[in-house]
Amino acid sequence: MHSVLVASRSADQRDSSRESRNGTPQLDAVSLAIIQQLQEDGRRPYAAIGKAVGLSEAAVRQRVQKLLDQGVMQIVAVTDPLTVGFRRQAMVGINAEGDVESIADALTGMSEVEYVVMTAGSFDILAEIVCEDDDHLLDVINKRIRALPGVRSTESFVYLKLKKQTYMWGTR
Amino acid sequence: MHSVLVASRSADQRDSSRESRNGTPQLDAVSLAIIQQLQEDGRRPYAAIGKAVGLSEAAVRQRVQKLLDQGVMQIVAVTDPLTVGFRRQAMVGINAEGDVESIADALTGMSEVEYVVMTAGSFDILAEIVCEDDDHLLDVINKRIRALPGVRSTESFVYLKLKKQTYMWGTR
DNA sequence: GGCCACTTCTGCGAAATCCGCAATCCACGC
DNA sequence: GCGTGGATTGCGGATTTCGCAGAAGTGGCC
Repeated sequence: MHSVLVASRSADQRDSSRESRNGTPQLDAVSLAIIQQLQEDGRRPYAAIGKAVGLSEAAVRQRVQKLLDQGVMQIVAVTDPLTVGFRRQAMVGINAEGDVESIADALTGMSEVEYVVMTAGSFDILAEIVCEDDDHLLDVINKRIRALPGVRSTESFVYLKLKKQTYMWGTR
Repeated sequence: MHSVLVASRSADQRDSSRESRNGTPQLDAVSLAIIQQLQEDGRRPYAAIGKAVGLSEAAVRQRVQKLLDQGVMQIVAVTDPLTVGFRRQAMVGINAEGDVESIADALTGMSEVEYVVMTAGSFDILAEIVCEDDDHLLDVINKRIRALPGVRSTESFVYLKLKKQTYMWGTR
């Protein structure tokens, strides 16, 4: 774990965040390095991160807080739901007509829905569902998702086994 | 944030983990409560967690360490890859013949593959791919995934917009 | 250039947290 | 009853977090 960034910090590296046209903050190399550190260990002390990225402890703390406030990242515990008591999971592909985004928003509001993404291809939306049991899953898919206005059809893929789950973007 | 668990801790709650038949550790109510706390904030101090679940700081620390060692959970920073410089993501549905699990294992080994799950339904495997650009994505899907022995066909769903991403199982 | 407003970074002391360890408690089997 | 093993507690000392004031860099403006 050596210091990755020792270059003379100047100009473009100094603005840690700046709004770009689509509203998502622009991240500089140092912030990316900080995120990378926290992707390896979400509890790594600020001083250790600072040593790795070439910043003081206080500066790292300030940047991390900002990244959290901006919603760029979140530091959380992640698990395999199957080991935590949720026995049924499924990915649901949805075909929609009309205002697809409002359907996606409706899905976002459901607590059983973990993940919603709008896609190109033979589905318009993919949504991941986490449920306690089969009845619960059936209920969510048939009664609640299919009932949404604009949903034309759905196709479900029940999870049999989770093989990989990583959060190491940039750590390649 | 009140103390959720003040019941007289005894018998079944005391064994924080025990192997069940499928190899996944069995979690008791206290460990679930700890995980839940860390799903809200991965950096929450052990003492605060202890107060919430009714355990001493040292006990929480020991349990968390064990959960991490066992691989039941990981505490990490998660981001929306699009804001971190990965412009193309896709979910790939795979139809396979023969040893499906070995295909899943091969996918697991690819750094661009974030998520692999074996499913029931019209796909045998779903895999999430995170790439820098279109060329990279095309390369992974056509050259590497389709080249795996046993892969009969694939269908890709390119991500247009990530709408939701949560890690709040049990926090309902 | 000079000045001001704004943001980011640094240094540092106080408070809180983390860490390791020995002692204690409890369920269980003999 | 007694020993064994796992889980929990209590408690110092080392480390980390926190808040803040001052310094440094940036960009706009005259």
